[in-house]
Amino acid sequence: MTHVVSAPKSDGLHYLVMRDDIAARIAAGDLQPGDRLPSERRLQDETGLARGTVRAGLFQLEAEGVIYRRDRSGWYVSPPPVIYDPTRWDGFMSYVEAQGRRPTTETLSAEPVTADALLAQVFSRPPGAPLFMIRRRRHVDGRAVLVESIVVDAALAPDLLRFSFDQSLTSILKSEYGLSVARNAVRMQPCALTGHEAEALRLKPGLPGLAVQRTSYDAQGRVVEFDHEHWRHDAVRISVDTRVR
Amino acid sequence: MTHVVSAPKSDGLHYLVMRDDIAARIAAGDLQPGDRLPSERRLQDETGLARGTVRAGLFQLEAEGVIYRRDRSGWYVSPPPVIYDPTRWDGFMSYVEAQGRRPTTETLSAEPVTADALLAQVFSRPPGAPLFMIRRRRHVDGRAVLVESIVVDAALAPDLLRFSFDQSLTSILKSEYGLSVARNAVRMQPCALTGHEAEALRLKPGLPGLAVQRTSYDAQGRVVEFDHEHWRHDAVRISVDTRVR
DNA sequence: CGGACTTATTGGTATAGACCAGTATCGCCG
DNA sequence: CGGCGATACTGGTCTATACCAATAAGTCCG
Repeated sequence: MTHVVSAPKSDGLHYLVMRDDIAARIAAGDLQPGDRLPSERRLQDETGLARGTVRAGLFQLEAEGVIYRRDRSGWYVSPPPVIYDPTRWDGFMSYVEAQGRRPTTETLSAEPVTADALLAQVFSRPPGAPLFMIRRRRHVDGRAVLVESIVVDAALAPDLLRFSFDQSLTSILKSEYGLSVARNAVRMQPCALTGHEAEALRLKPGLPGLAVQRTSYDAQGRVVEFDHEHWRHDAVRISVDTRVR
Repeated sequence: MTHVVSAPKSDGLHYLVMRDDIAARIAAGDLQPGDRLPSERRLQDETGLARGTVRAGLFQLEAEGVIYRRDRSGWYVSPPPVIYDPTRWDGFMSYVEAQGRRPTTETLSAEPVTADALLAQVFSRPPGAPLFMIRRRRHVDGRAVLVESIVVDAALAPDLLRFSFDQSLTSILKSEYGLSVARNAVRMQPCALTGHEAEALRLKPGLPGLAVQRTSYDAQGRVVEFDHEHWRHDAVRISVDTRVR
């Protein structure tokens, strides 16, 4: 985000001083992306603060996306975010690679479902119409960054489940079924990651995230994919470039 | 976001049970948007939990955008978010009104500045070129939801500062200078609101937000506006609808 | 050397108490 | 009735401590 310097800002509040201290160490390069921070108890000793105060400072940095935690393992310096243009969908794998990062995909489930009221409306089908739902987890450099669930119309892509979804779904739809995307409707909302999503990303529930809902249409206006993505907030930066209509 | 039900999810963790309890009261309509929650100490008595645990639950709901706080006044149920399409820029005032909400704008400052390296690049001008910077705070139904700082090329809009910016800047640029927007480049990133922004929104530093950077071009490709917006995360939902290129 | 078990370490949750600094309210006074 | 000041209340910060659960490291054994 062409980022501007954040002012030093030590109000005298202990947890903010602590925050600034760690942030400075990271900015100075003493701590590199992926490095582990000293343990909370060590920071406690170093600073003379109570552990709760130390944690308050760490939570600040976490909210800012500067550090993240691995449950009961430690706090780590965040790697830079991936840049993502949801309107310019050429596939997770290719754009992550284009940024010099290592993408991987895991299929969590792939199964036939029937349209509920919402899905029926999205796909312009009667309730109960056959659909496929695919849930995947995607990683960058080995860190889980998003979970998604994609719904595809079974009528447009019969027998879809015989494929492996660890590769690009978009290219399967294109090469095997002649479906290509002409228009996307995207909705995004900062959210908290809870329940399934937090679990799948191995995050503490309640951590901030970004919810992205994408509906992809082909040239005939048919819905090709209906996709819900939940990103960890520190892993992604959205970039959209469009003409005004 | 066509929202799905969130599972009840009481793990037995006290602060999550507490979270679910309040969430249920809100979902049931016992607590309406804008209502004040019982005080932390009252919740403490009601639930028998320690105050820290009560607060942990409240922080969860805050991260989810369900409630928000007014410093030392109390916790309140969040009003629904505003839907915002940054590529479809017809002005804050009009689209907020179109959603049946009451928008207001406050000008925090409006002054001439000179281009630093970044701005020089954005505007394709030499460093030191004259620009105008306008900082505004915008409200929905009386609640401050975003601060923005807009930079405009002084060469394209001479004497801009004689206008009042409590109304639409877009329409000033159009009617007074014949500048209209043909293309937007938008970048968005979940962020933490700190320093100036948190202060301007009267928020505790570190609360989640959404940073939006918009560069608007006219038909000749000249930069009309360069805009940084910082939204409180619970106040906005992004919606983008575009053709694939 | 490889695998299984034990142990130390780490973050996660929870309690109880204290004091501070703004906010809101109420009652007094002019 | 209107303005002002005292006061109760509210969230904000901070300390200290305790125990739990998952991870990571170290050790022992086959």
